[in-house]
Amino acid sequence: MRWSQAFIPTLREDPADAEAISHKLLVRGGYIRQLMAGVYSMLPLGQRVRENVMAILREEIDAIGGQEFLLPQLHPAAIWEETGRIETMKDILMSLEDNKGARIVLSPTHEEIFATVATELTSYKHLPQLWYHIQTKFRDEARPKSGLLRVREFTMKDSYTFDVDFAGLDEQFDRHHEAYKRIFDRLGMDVVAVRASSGAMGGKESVEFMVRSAVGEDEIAVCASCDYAANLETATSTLPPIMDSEGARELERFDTPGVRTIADLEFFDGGAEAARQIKTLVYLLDGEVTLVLLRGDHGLQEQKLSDATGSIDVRAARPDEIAEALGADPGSLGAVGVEGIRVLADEALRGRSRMTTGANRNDVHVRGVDVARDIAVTEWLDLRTIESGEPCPECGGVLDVYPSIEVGHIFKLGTFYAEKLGLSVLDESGRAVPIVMGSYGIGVERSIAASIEANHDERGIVWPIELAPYKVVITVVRPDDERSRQVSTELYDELVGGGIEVLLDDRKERPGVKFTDAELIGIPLRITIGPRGLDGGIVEFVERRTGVQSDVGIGDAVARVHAFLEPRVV
RNA sequence: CGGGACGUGGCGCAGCUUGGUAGCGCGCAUCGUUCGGGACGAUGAGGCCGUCGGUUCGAAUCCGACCGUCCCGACCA
Repeated sequence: MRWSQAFIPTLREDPADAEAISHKLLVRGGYIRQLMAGVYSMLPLGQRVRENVMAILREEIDAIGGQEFLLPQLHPAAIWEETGRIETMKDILMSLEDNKGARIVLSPTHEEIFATVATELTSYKHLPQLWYHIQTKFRDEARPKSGLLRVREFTMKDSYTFDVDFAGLDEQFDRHHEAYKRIFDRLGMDVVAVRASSGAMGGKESVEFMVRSAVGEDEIAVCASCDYAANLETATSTLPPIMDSEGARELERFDTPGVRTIADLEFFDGGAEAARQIKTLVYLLDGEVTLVLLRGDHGLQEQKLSDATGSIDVRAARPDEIAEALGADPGSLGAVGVEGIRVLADEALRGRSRMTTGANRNDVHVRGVDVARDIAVTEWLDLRTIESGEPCPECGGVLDVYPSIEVGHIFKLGTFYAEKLGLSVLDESGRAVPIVMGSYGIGVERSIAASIEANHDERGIVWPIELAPYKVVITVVRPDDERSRQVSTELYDELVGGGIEVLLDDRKERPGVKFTDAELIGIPLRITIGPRGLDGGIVEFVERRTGVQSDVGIGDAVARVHAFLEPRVV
């Protein structure tokens, strides 16, 4: 491609509404333009990168036996009603009505549709299967953000596996896990695979692939000593036991005028340190008022609460609902003596005594609380959010907690969809058994953005070679110089003839502009051709990633380009 | 959904407080001088000031409603 003919609208200044680096660089580099909140046009450069990502995805999924499909984006609402997800995913579902008045769902994901096709799998002999497609997804995110990192319309590679039993699922799951590691390596990202919550997918076990990034929206806990890694939504730790050797043994109410928070009570005369308080939260779980008890210095992990109770609609109670349930305001709440209300207690409170908590009367607290003796706990659960520095649950090492971008997620779905949609095969003995499913997703545009977050410098994008929209840019310093034009055109033709994607910068611009643009858009190898070098019979190579420059004889240039690209690209 | 900010040529912004019909930088076009790291000069094109309504002799500017975008939070495979 000749740059003079290409549509590569680079910008000198950062777009006003971009915050994330990948967002700024994608817009400035002429890769994308925004159409509306969370919806972007892919410009020619962006589309080339997108195709490169998809090619990698195809290669790696084909390599583990995947068969590519293309399922529709328009889904009849009825199928979503059958699995109940029209309800459980309603917050992000986009839908429309056709001219007959029938409700159509715009594909947010494709479990339902692949499962529908899979009803034609009728014998164990048909299994296992690994099906996938790369298709548009629509999700009405309440708050799209950070350019391509969180959008409402995007491309996803989603695969689905179908097996006779869970052992088969485990194998396909592991195979995907390995394929995903290769994929993200090729996409230029260091990923950590973490245990995660399956959320609304209806599965039992899932693994997320996370890339560390300050703009990431998920937090993960990673052990420094072993391979334990988990999303904060499921992460646990082993806390050192606390000896409750001080304070009152028996229940004792005391006035605490003005005390509203855990911190207030810590500094109140006769109060207690946070770790020796019981924090009482009031939640509505699918409408049912529920008390959630935590150690005073611990925070609730709402996803754990949702997962552990199987509740879909989880929210903190409003002040008026709290007052109605407990007769007091936040700041003086407690579970001692409470009856008729479900009480969920975090494991960290097990066996604790001589604790302090609210008395369900404003400005009054109670101490000497023995949890087992004084509180009617309905259920003990792991509900707290762990923190950086806590001991690893598996080896006792130190856990590090940091933000990350979720670039892939794989799920063991089990038989949820088989049961909802009637998927079964006959086994060897002629008995109908439900098909065991797995699903595996990678967001294409998010991967592009995440790769940039991990591969850039102050001058612009530094593409991994495989992702680069062009592998080489030939910068013609003086396009008006006949010799330069001739040498650059010959080199361009030879490289293109050898199957290499080359951008020939023949624009009538000053060299500085061309260098800056080439670095901004992140082309891995720049070949500078100008009178100065040609006098000595050489052209100049500059590697984008390292900045290393070298003079190359004109006759050696083609071979040197191939050598540079060889490790990854033909 | 709650809180905050913003909406003015393609991009980035000023003007609004104190109403009088729009300006700067970049980019764009033409010409000239330049040309190995975002050149300089000259000339020029380009704007329903988000939309609708109100106040006023007169609204980018004041008032109201709506729409849109971003940020924080809630939410989210």
